[in-house]
Amino acid sequence: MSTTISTDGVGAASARVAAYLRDLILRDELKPGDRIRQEDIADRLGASRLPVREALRMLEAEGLTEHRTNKGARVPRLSMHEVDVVYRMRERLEPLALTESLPLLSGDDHARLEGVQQQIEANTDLDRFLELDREFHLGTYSGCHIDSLNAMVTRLWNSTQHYRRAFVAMGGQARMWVVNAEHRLLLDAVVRRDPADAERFLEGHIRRTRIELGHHPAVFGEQR
Amino acid sequence: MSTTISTDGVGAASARVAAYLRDLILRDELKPGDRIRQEDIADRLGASRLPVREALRMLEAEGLTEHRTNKGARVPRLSMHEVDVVYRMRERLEPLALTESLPLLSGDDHARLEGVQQQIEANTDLDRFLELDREFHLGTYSGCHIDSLNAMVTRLWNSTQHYRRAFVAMGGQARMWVVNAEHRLLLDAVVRRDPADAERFLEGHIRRTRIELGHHPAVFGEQR
DNA sequence: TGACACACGATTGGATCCAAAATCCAGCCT
DNA sequence: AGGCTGGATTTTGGATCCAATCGTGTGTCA
Repeated sequence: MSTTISTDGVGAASARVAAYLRDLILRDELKPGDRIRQEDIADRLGASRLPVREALRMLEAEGLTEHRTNKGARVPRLSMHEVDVVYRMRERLEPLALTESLPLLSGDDHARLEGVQQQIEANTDLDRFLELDREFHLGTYSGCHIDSLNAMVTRLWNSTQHYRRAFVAMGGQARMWVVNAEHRLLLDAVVRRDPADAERFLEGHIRRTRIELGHHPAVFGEQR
Repeated sequence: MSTTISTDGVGAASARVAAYLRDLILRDELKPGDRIRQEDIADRLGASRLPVREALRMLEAEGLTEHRTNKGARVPRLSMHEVDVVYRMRERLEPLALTESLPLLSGDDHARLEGVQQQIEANTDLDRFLELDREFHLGTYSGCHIDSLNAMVTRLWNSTQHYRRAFVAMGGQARMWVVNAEHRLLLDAVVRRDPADAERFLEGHIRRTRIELGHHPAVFGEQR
């Protein structure tokens, strides 16, 4: 994922620009509060401002940027309460995606998830963890083919990525064993195709993270 | 709502175009499968194609249109299963919005909701019912100030509006007394500020609608 | 010295123009 | 007669150009 942006982009310059900006925001190279200048991005990708504008419109609807007329686009800053509610949304929506996905996951999918979880357990790098964790969870939803549900789940992840990173960086690493235990229980339920258990473990996993996040108000205090 | 589009639109032509198209889709003047030609819309609003394109990007991210490169925009056609899942999403998300809203609703808000419900009980027109029902439910969420949650709830409503209309038109009217009973119970819980009851009644209300929708497969069969 | 006003630069919003892709239709060949 | 190929028209995608708005810095006046 997010490998080469390169020059191909056959058929969709605006989609390429959107992917580029999305990637910047997820990798935290664009942080909450940062302004996004159209011409800047256009130059950087060798395109005109037009596809940039369309991309910004798309990202705005995804909640990754906010737009004020004649004042430009910024990465929105979320309050602790907003992030808290987004996590509550995840607690309710993701179990649905999981239940929807569960019966359609193949043995290959299970093996792939097992591999990702092993990498998580062996990993020590922060950014790598964020990537793998995302791959693991979204992987468990890969059997769900309802576009609107997939899109919403992805958006909930994207819009809180910055705060998740800040949280893990502030020592969330110490409790990694909890994450792994939860992932293991979840994965087992997935392989057994037990939707009740899977939903319960998943909801608990997100809920615990939400609560721990609430104990780190510093994550939300960093204005620059 | 959707009163005058007129010529004002100070500061946002693309937003005006988006609102115009959104309104067309919600009023069922653009139906699933219909193609949207940029120049057509541009002419109709006396604007150039550029704001239309931006508007289409926004609507695409909202799930109201779908876009294929070089092939244009269409109103997406949803399968019964997709609509079913969207309703399941509503069952989970809207109670959250309600709980978030409940403590912040004023006595005036309660009175306004009471008034809307009375209008629903007195009403006989199909389109008017759809408007009022939407106003009632979204009104109960008006105390929720989490943008991302509000946006998602609105999108879930918007993307299924066409099928709701078709369902009501096919005789859903007959069971209007059930709707009113559920609304009354819900409204009472809202006024009492009882989140547990409110969530339960709301979830039940959406769930029952989902199940009845499932008994009317004809709603989804109408290709043109 | 401080505050207001004006003007200039920077940046976004909108329109027109050009290129590329897709669709449609007619003609041709089998 | 039917299907396939080719070009013409329609429609979308992208770039450049112009207008409007915002922010900023400076200069002037009380």
